[in-house]
Amino acid sequence: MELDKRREAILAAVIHRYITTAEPVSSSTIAEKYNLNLSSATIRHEMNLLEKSDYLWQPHTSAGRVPTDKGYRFYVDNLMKKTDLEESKKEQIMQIYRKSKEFEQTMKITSQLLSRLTNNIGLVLEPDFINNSLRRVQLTPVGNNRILVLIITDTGLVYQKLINLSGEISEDNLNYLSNFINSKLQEKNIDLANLYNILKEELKRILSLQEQFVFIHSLIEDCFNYRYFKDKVYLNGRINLIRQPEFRETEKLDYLLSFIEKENILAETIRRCLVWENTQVIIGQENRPKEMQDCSLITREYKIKGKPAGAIGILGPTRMDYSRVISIVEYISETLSEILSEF
Amino acid sequence: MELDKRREAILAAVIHRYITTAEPVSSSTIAEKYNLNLSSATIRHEMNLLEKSDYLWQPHTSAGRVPTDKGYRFYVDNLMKKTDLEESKKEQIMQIYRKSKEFEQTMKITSQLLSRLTNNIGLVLEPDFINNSLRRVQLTPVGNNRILVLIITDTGLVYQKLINLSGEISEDNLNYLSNFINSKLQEKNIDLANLYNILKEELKRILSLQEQFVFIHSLIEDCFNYRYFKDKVYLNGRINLIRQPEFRETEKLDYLLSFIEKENILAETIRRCLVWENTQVIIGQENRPKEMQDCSLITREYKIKGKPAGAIGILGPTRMDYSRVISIVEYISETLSEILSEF
DNA sequence: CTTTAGCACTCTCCTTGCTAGAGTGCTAAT
DNA sequence: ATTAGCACTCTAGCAAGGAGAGTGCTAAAG
Repeated sequence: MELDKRREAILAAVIHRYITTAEPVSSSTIAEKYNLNLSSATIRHEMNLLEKSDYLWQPHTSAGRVPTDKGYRFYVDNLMKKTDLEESKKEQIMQIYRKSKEFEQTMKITSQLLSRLTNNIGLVLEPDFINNSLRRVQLTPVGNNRILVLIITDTGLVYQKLINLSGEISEDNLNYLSNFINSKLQEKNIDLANLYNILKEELKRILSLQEQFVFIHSLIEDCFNYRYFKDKVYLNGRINLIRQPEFRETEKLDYLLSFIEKENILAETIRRCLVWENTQVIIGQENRPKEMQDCSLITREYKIKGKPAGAIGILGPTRMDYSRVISIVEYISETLSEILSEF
Repeated sequence: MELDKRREAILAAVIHRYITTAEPVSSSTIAEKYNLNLSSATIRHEMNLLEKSDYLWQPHTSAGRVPTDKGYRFYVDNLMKKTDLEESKKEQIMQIYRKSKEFEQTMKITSQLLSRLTNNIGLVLEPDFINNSLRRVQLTPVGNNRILVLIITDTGLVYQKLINLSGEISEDNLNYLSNFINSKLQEKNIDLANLYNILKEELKRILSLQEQFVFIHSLIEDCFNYRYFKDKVYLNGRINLIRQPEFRETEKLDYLLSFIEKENILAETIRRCLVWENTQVIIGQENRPKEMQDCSLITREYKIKGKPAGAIGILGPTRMDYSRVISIVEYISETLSEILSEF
């Protein structure tokens, strides 16, 4: 697993070259374009050894070398120098964010930024509702026994859910409930699970038995039971991948894209690899879902007022400019955290 | 422009065959597979004439024939027999719809259904807000001088908008405003433009001059001015197109997909071709945007409680099963209208 | 006059064989 | 330890040729 400096330099050069040209890299290119002061023969020799230890491979005998997953892994862990995003790019990003005052649009913009800046697929996971404390709940009748429930969290996020009751409820009762909930919420910060219990108790107290049957089921179970809250993933830039030579064959792309359309599975996949305040890089075969094993996934959490909220990421072929992509993901996660905290 | 019965039958056969195989159709295939009781030579003769009048064309001299846009147009207008969707499919669609109780999800499901059933791109335009009468407005404080405005229409749709005020407003004032608006709304059905004026007057009456400055700008202009409401298009199944042989070259696909990502232009394009209670078929070059001129667009309005609301459509290569696609679009538009009316 | 069999013709697609070039691994000399 | 030199391997590209698909035209048959 240990490589001497020279071999490392050659590996880095091969990866750098392959990332930019997408074509197998020959020993002579390295000798010419990278100032290693070595002849192509020496480089050839070293490349041969790198191949023997699985950092590189050859598509065929008379072709140049291509990095393996292991090669990329070593590069990311040991060789890559972290770059900072140029100030002008940072400014551009800020400008685009400034246009949006709305939560949903901010999410959308984020996924767009991620995909455009990296030419890969941009991913944004909505803030995880469960972790939040609640600030306010509002029940509004919408007609035909339907109620619009607004849940406003401490972090300023607004969730809405429209529910159908199987029976009637008076507007007075609804107001009473709203007020009851809000006064409870003001006493101390309460999360969804708490609210679920408190509300259930209160409904039992104030409602008749039949009424209980109607409301405890449709209002409480459908709405305040956290299991209801589904994963939402903002996806952008699927099309970018058809420009990548690794997806020249459309079946491959089809295979990947069909997979990532499954929102909940994708969200779970992303969540699984998150590490607090760390950018995660999952390369090729390291990905659990076999559909993603030709790709690398870069993820990072974002925060709202210091608390973990959701995650962003990018997905693209293993041949990607890791250094740049990581710096983009990190800057965007930081910026998004700031912006959502101000909301 | 007139064709005799036999020539029509041959044109129909060629189109039918081409739709299913995606390959140029030869005279002998027609002679063999379609019971026209004609030799391939005769069919060849007729095809030649069809080509001379631009209903068909040949990719090269020794290839079969392919329908032109004009050919498809004639087919759709004169030859195609309308089919009804099979009952089992209808039942499937209903079942999928039944799962969704929410507006946004219903929109999403609709675009999914359209794309899956036709293997093309499914399009759904959100109901047009402007045409609706209002039933109820609710102003909820969300903290940090932010107000969540809910607008509920007669047709039961809920629109929300979060606005930032540049100054403070008391919860009492907010409640007063909500009540004021709602009492006005109960008097008679009022649309957005009316509300805008009434509200402006009332704010002028109850607020001090500085307060007016703050609210009339941020509350009224940002929220009740209908220009705010942007087009939202639910798009689904972009990936389907890569399976179509006409998009084998990825640049073509890229070209089209980049275009349709422009939500407002796409919405405008769709709206432009709507005709009340009619399914519109726009074939190839008939499309205004040049990016869509290899495609056909099928659109139809849906209604909420009998009133025109939004539109659905599908977009795919000109080689599509028009009869089937139209029946799908029509059934889904009908079903969607019913479902949204019940909401 | 309409239909059709027959045939020459055209064009694509596939195969084959060949060459040039890229890039390698190995060996022997430095 | 490094490198020049060379034989070797594999691909990409091109040309030539043949098979096959499908046509348009002509002339004969209905």
